[in-house]
Amino acid sequence: MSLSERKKEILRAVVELYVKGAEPVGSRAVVEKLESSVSSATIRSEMADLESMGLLEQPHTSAGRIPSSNGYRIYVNELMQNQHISGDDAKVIDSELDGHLATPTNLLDKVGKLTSRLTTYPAYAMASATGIVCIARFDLIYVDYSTFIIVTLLSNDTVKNKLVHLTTSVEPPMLTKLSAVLNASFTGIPEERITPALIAATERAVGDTAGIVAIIAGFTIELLVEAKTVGTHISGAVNLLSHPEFKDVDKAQRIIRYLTDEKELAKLPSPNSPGELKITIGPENLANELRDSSVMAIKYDAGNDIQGLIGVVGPTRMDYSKVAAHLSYMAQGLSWLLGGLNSDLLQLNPSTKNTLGDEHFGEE
Amino acid sequence: MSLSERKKEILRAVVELYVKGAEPVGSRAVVEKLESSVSSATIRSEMADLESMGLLEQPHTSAGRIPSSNGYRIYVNELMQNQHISGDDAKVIDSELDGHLATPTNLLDKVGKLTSRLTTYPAYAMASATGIVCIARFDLIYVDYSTFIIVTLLSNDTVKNKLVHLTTSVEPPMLTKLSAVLNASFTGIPEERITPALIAATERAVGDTAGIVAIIAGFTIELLVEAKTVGTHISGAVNLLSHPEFKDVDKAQRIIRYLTDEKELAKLPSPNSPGELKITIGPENLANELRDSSVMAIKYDAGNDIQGLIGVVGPTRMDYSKVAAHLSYMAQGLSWLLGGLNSDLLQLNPSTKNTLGDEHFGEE
DNA sequence: CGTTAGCACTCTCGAGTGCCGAGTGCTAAT
DNA sequence: ATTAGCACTCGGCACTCGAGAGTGCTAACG
Repeated sequence: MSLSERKKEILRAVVELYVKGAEPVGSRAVVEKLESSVSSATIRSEMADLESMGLLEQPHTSAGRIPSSNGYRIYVNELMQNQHISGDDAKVIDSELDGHLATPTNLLDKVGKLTSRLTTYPAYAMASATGIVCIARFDLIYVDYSTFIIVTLLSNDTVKNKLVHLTTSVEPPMLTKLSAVLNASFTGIPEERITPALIAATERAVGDTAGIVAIIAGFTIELLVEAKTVGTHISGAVNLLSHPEFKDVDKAQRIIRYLTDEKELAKLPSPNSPGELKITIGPENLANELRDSSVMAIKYDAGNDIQGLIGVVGPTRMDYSKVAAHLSYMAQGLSWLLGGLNSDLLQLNPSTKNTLGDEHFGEE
Repeated sequence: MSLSERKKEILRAVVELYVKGAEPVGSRAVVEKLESSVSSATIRSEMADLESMGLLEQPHTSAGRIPSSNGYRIYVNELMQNQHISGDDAKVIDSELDGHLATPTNLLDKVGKLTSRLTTYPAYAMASATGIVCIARFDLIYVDYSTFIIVTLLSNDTVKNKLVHLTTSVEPPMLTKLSAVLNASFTGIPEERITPALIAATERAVGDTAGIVAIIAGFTIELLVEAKTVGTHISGAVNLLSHPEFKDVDKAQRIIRYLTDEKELAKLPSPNSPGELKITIGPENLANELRDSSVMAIKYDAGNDIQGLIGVVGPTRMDYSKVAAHLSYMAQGLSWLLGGLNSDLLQLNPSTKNTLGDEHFGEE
């Protein structure tokens, strides 16, 4: 069932006019747009064909046509032409991303806000660890007789710490001994292997009766679990309200509520590999709430075994081409910034690599 | 211009009926509500008086009355009776707050979400440091020839760290020396006193030519500035949409955009002292966007020289009494949890006080 | 004098109606 | 295959009208 060239042109015209104007597109409008020499009657019969093929639909008998979700699908797969983002937008993105490299969490947030602002649709940004994270190194810092600090270096080059107040007292030699043992037995292993048995054995080895090892182990497990965790964040949900399909407050509310629920957000479509752009149109979405919305998402490599994701949610009448351009540009910029460039970064900014323990991907 | 008892009762009735029903209140409805033996005609003339006093208004000639902002003000100041929150809500709050003590950032977030959910209005939560924060202690941990970790304990009992990669190399003895000097000269002083002169002097004292001191100083300043920073967060903005005064999408959008802007949010009314509940009604708000909305906010003591704030934004037809009850309960719970109880906490949870370096008030 | 019943009046809201225009599908001619 | 012409459909808009809610005023009453 391949489409004639002319039908393709017409479908493209309908999609683009509808995306732009949010109103059913009539045959006249198509004629004008195509600047073709055929008359509106011809277009009408072509459009009737397209409708019977399930690519267009009529809201009511005497209205123009709008694309069906299949129509959008064809458009996205075959007809959409690569658009480049405007120079202005590129400048905005470059400068926003370039500013401070900031911290991963802030970056995630910033990327979401920026995408949302530029596309005028809500955007979500996530990051997730690939591969396993383990502890690379422990240090215990004695503060006073009942207080010490745990400092851990993770295998993905972030540092985490915790201040511990004890009800019992602890001496520096004990901490030294403890840290030696921890470095020997808790490092380099995944979270699942920090078992009660291991904890008990370690307690015996250092003669800990105050439960200090248990505290440290608990903290360690928490860290490692957290490091694997997926962080999700939505920005600019309010943007939905400016699109006519959401002029009905209840409808808007339902979908915004849906998008604000982190659990649901995590289930949104996600591309398989970095660089891939995934587009999910209307009923292709698993979630009922998104039955007449579309989702576009792209993955990027954020370095340190972390993959980032930026996505956009909008009505099916979304400007797929523009959003695709934005997402690609953004993902490319981020990969460049975070992924390939880790080592070079150190040269640009000769002394520090920002792995401030207090920010990390995976935090809400 | 004191009101007769009966006028007060009528004003109260009008406010409460209007809050409940969102429709102008007629004299009949007031009669029913008051179960008073006077007739609707009497109420009518009383209401006419109240209108001429500027406490009620009529949307149009033949409608009932709605409270004016002055009317709400009188209601809030004099007529509102202390309401207790429902047992169910109390249970929800208790259990949510009790769960894990979690981390300050998460707690802030959770408090906002919870308040928003229970009140059905958008809520904002902030925290700000009172008093000055300084560094209490430095530790430098040697990792390898070009890498070390800075660990700092702040005067407010939080720990921060940073992993530093150098392009030059560094030896453990140098780090030891450095940390001794830092502990001598950089601790106990506010951020303003970490001057270029101090940095230069320290560099000379330890013979640092690689700019290590400068890195550490930069990090320290960043930390201290950040520790003073006010963090703000809004939750449940979407809740606005369920109230009839925001059935107009544009209006809703304007105010949500306003509330989503952190700079604006920081300017929202704030009570002066912990425990105080501040109510700002309609035109009392400085911001134009809030001219027909009301804001209620309460402060609480979050311990460690930190003050927290929870606030709620809604239409002027807000359920002041219910929200007041919720905010008070919440603030009380939080003060109890974070403020007064710091030391007792250690007994409940005998060994740890959660000051995970990677979470802190003041982060967005 | 405060209160009240009665009444005329005002104004909103929703239902009902008719018209306009955009757009279609069909047919017959090219 | 394309096109002009035409009858037809249907949503949207303006308009009207009546119902209903609520008011203010007045005159009567205790």
